[in-house]
Amino acid sequence: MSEVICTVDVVLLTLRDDALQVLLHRREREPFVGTLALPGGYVHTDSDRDTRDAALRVLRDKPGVHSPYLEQLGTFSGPARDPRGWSISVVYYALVPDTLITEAADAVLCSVDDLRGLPFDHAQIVAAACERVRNKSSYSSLPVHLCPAPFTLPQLQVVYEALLGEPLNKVSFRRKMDELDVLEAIPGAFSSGNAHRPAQLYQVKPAWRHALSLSERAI
Amino acid sequence: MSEVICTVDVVLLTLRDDALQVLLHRREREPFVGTLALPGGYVHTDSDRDTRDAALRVLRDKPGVHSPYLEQLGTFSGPARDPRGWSISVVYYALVPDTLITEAADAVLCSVDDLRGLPFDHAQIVAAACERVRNKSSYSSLPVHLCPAPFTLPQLQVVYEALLGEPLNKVSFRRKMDELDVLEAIPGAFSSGNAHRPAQLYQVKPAWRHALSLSERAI
DNA sequence: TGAATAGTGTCTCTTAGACATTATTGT
DNA sequence: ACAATAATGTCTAAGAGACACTATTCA
Repeated sequence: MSEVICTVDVVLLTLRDDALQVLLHRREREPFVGTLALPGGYVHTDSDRDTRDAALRVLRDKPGVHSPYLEQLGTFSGPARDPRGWSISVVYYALVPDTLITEAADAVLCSVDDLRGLPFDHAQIVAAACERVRNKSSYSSLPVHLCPAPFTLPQLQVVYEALLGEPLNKVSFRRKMDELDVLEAIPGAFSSGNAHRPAQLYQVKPAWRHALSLSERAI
Repeated sequence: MSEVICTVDVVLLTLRDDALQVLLHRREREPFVGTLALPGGYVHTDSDRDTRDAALRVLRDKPGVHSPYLEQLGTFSGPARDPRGWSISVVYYALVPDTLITEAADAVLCSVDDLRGLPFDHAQIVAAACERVRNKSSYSSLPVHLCPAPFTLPQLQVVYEALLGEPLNKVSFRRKMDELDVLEAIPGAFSSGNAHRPAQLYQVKPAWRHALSLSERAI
């Protein structure tokens, strides 16, 4: 029984131009040097407290995304997915507002519907992440992490609609947000500058800032 | 950066005496020789096609549970969870009808609410598995995998109620099962032997036998 | 004042739960 | 016939969506 290659990869998702986009990083090492791929790397047993910590480390050098919403997606494994040998990748996905992302030569955003030539099984991983996010969006407050704070309810609704790919009922949407109870109105703060009624500005309640559900804390 | 210990563990759950129970295996090796723990072991890079395959191999020698419902729960990691060193455990959970489980000296069922002295972080892992199962039970057909086929709808409802810990409305339950569309009545087959009206027997539709959702296939 | 969008009240339709009724067995 | 449980019909209450109306801003 030979050694297992242990890596962590991060699917950093954001919403830009009403489309879900993923951050790709130009690889600096073999294999696939110079190719765009998911940011990731080996687990560092000397410094990482766990794989989640490793995922945060992978994101650390990305400007602005110090403490994003981060959740474990799953683990991908097998003998063929990495040319170096039998490998395991523990994959996390992160959600950040697109205002925090600054693209660079070695870090670009790509629409998740237009990914070609991704190495390893990264295309499959991105697809799984999108499915998870879209699925969760239909019944949770997950999409709030894609909205730069502070935001208005109409702005947030646009985000939900972009993710779910369908228009939502305004009254139902607001009722749902109200009962999810994760947002708080910022007293006296309103959007302005438009030729119409200003909208109340909201932010995620502190307790939910980088919230993880209880079940996810365990992992 | 030293090596990562790569293992797979399986939380095999069943329902006995109206309580969720987990299969524990008496360890034959260090560390924790002789202690009851989750069945598991090293990933075999020479024979396992992936970690899911490894989980099936771990279950293979358990009588009767050749092809259970099996889903990835998540990956647990860190320097302290295993005394041998920095380790990763990819955990799967399996659901089987209790009629398939034969206990032995080295394989016993324990109620998930009465687990003491589990080694590693196995108590935490079992708790996460239970939470996942109970959570999914409220909106999916997951619990059908705990019912020995063929079964009646009243029997299945008892299973749901045991998992969810609350009585369910009969009419709503049957409506829900009907729209989930995973069961098929076995023509002419009815429960019998009781001094009351026999109940229609059902089985899981072939397409859903060991069903995984699309998102889970990918992992 | 009018255009544009925010926010809310209310009606209807769908769905979930409560209850009642009928059906079928063994004793 | 009676007890026991299966299965279904129907009424009611709760929730979601559709629509309309009011509110507030800037041009």
